[in-house]
Amino acid sequence: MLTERRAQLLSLIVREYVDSALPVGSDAIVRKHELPFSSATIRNEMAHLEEEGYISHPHTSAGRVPSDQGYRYYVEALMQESDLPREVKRTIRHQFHQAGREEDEWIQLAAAVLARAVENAAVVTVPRSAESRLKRLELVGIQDNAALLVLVLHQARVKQQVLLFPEPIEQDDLTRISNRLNGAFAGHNAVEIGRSQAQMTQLEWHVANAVRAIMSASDRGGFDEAYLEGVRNVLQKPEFATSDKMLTMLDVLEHKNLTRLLPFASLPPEGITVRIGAENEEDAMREYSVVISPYGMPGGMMGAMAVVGPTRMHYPETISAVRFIAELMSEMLATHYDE
Amino acid sequence: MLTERRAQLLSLIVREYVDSALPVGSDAIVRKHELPFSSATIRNEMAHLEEEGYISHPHTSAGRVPSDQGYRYYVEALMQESDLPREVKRTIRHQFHQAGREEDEWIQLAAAVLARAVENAAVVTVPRSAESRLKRLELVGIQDNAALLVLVLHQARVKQQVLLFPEPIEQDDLTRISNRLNGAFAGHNAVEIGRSQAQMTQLEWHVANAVRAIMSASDRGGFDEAYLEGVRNVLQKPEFATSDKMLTMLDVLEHKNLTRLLPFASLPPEGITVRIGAENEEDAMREYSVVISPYGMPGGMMGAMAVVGPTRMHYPETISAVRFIAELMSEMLATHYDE
DNA sequence: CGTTAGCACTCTCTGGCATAGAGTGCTAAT
DNA sequence: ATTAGCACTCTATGCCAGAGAGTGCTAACG
Repeated sequence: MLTERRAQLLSLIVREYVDSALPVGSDAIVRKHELPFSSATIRNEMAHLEEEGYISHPHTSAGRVPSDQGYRYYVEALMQESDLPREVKRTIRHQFHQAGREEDEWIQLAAAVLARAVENAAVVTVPRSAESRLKRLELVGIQDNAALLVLVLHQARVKQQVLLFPEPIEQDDLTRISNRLNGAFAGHNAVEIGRSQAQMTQLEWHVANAVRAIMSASDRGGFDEAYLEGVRNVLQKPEFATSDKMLTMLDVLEHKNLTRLLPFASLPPEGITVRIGAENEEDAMREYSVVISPYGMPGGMMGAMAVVGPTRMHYPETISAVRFIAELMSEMLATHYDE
Repeated sequence: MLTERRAQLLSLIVREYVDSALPVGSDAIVRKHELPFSSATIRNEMAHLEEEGYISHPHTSAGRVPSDQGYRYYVEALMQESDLPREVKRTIRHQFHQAGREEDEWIQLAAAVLARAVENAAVVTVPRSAESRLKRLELVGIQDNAALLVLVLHQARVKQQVLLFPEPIEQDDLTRISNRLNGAFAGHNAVEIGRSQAQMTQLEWHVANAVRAIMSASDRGGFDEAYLEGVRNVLQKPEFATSDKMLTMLDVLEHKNLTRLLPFASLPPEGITVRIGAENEEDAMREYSVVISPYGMPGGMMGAMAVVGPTRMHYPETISAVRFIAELMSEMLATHYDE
């Protein structure tokens, strides 16, 4: 536990450093906040804070910089979560109402809005339901021996795939097959479809198999698809003045890595999770902080959104922005895909 | 017209500079290629080339750098398009055959493969047919007063949208509507659908209108969706050693700008187009070169792919890579979506 | 006449060096 | 417990000199 004064000091250091990106010195902080102590006293306190691991020294004669532990303490005990200004909330809501009907569009919008609000990179995954159930399937011939298989799953997910047949096939036959399979499979999940494949013609079996494959791939997928926005915000920050650092960051934010690097899988089912610097399990993320929240309806469609940036991050503002937009997306999902 | 010797010299300068990114000096080039002239002679020739605008000086005592005009001459008259090595072609083909069935997957793969092959950024747009025609539509109820509208268009495009109704509606009604509309609209394009909306119930009209809107949006869209890969390749190049240059590049490659900045719209219907530096109409692209090719079947599904990088680019290799992958994609489209 | 050797000149890059500025840690006094 | 004072440390900046690469010009050569 920190004494009251040290806690206050730590809070000042964090806020100052987050704003300026410059190591903060004892003298500067005393002057700036007109503290009722001399810089020497502050130096003593800083020495203590450093000993206990909350701040550190880039080099002997530089000011102090918060450590991961310092940020952690700040986030947990010192900061107060600032609600987003009414104005901002209104603007954001407005943008969502203007957005089109397509789900992908919202998601990308959410990422863009979030990135802009927190001036960092934002990732929003496409929401998934825990388990997909078939609502309806459709077979449309597109070539002699090929048809387009369209699956409508619960919660308005649509999947499509081109299906090849060993021999030419008529649209009538396709319709017959889809009718039969609709009857047999409607409302079923992948496992059930896998089980009930007895008593079928070879063609039906072929289609059923494809259906099952698509559905279980979709279930297995987890958070594979995601939208990323605001890379530029991150790369503009002073910590990336050297271009090799930039490249490292770019690697981290490469689309492919993202969903792997972020701890989406091990997320608690609700609430905001903050991972600061080395708290991240992935090596590549050890210098960054992540603020994550799931969104959607527990048991229904669930996605996750995250803000990624340097550990030097405006935690209170970031947390409230993530919270607000996650709630907003949950609402939108609920009103559109309720069932 | 350049004399033979000056042309040869220009070719050497271009190739040397493309490889090294360093201004090339008279002495260096004589030694490296054991030219049967002295460096002084080469200096004279260089002075001429510069006077005529093919090369330029960063500053008085530096070597020469090709100008846009120099690259242009090189591309048109000097270089020989090197076919891709058999090995490479085989590897690429192989990757495509291993890819999944989903069109988006190929496209992203094409971008990734191209980016890797030319060590620059690559953009591949999602192919569109000039005009979409409705093949089949489907209405699936998902809520009391909402249904999912799924359109299957010619050439295996699937579009979906959630449709709200002013009042609760039964699946039976939905089916009836879709049957009637399928009968009326199958094979028609957006304009035709817009014309034949007489004699309909209000609900049918509501759905028909949505269908028309989706289809004409899709027709208007042009090359809106695109996959971008290999940004990192570009940013790694020595011309981006300073981080502000990097940021500029990032801006250029932002998803949203891309399809606007690249001259996809004004592309000839086939063949490779090369835009070098200031030949690009967009200001932001004046320091970059673009190698573009359409792909697909004229009259049918068409897309475009482009390589974007600094003007200092391996033009022959880039051009053949673009050509090869465009052909490959055309083949793949043809075999899968022929009709 | 084309080619070339020679040379003065220009510009960049690098390393060394001194200085200013910010900050620390320690000590002794209040 | 707090503070003034001070020596010390480290970085950043500007300046300068020298090395290196390259140019442009001139005069000479076959």
